[in-house]
Amino acid sequence: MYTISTEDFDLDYTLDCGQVFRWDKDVDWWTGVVNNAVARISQNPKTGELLVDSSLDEDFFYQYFRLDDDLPAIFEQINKDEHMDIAINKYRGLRLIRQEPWECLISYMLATASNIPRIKKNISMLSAMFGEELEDGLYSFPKAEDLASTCCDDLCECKMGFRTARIIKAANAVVTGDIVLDELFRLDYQDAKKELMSLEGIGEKVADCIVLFAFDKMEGFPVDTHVEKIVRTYYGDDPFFEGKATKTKIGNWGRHYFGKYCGYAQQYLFYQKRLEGLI
DNA sequence: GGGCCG
DNA sequence: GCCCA
Repeated sequence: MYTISTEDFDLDYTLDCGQVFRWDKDVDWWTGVVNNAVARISQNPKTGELLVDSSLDEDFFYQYFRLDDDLPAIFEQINKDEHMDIAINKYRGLRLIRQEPWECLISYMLATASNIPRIKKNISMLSAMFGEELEDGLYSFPKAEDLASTCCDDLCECKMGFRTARIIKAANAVVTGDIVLDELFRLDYQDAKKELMSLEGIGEKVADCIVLFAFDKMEGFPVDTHVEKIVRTYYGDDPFFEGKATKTKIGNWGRHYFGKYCGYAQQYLFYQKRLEGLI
C-alpha cells in the first residue's frame, strides 16, 4: 500500500466518464485490472491523495492517469466559450487515461452500436474465458494470441454478436504482424488513424477513440451520437459547418475550434452530457 | 438508408 | 457505429 499525491485529479470522474471499462467502485474503493495486475485505489476527498493497493508502482499510475498533463494549461487552450467553461469547472480533475493499445483496440471495437454496461459485460466475459485468473474473479485481459487461436463458436459465448468475427480478424492482424500497434506511436494523428481504419470494424469514431486513449494523440475528437447532439445544440450555427453539421464535419470542427487538446474538450462535453443531458 | 447482434 | 448497396 502506498500513496500518490495529486493536483487537479478526480479519480471518480476519471474512472466513471466512460473511457475505461474495467473499473468498478465499491464504497470508497475502485477495483480494476490493468497491465495484467489487480489494483485497488481510493482518493482522499480533502487532499486528493491516492491510496493504492497494487503490485504496479507509483510511476505506472502516474503515466496511466496522465498526471504529467498540465491541466491548467490544457484548460486555457480549450476554454473557448461558456459551455466549455461550465464543463471544465464542474468536472475539473477529469483526466484522459493512457490505456494499453491492444485492450483499447478491442474495447472500442466492441463499443460499436453498444452501450457502456454491455461493453463492460463483454470485456469481463472475454477476460474470464481467455485471460488468466489473477485473483478470485479477476482476470487479465486476453492476449492477441489467445483470441486469434480460438474459434468463432467459443467467442460467441461472450455475446458480442457481429463484432465477434471482427475481433478475431483484428487479433489475427496483430499476431501476424499485419498491423504493429507499437508503430502507431511514431505516426502522426492522421496516419495512425488511417492505419487503424484499415481493420474491419474500425471507422472514424472508433479510430479516434483508440488514437486518443491509447496512442497519445490529443487531437483525437471522437464524434459519437452524443457529441453530435451536443455540438449541434451548442455550436450548430458556427459558420464552419456551412450547412448541416455532419459527424465528419463536427470532428474537423472540434479539432479546429478547440485546438491541439481537443480530446480533452470532447471528454468533458461527453461526460457532462452523460450526467446531465443537454442543458 | 437499412441491416447487423444482443 | 460500421459497412455495403
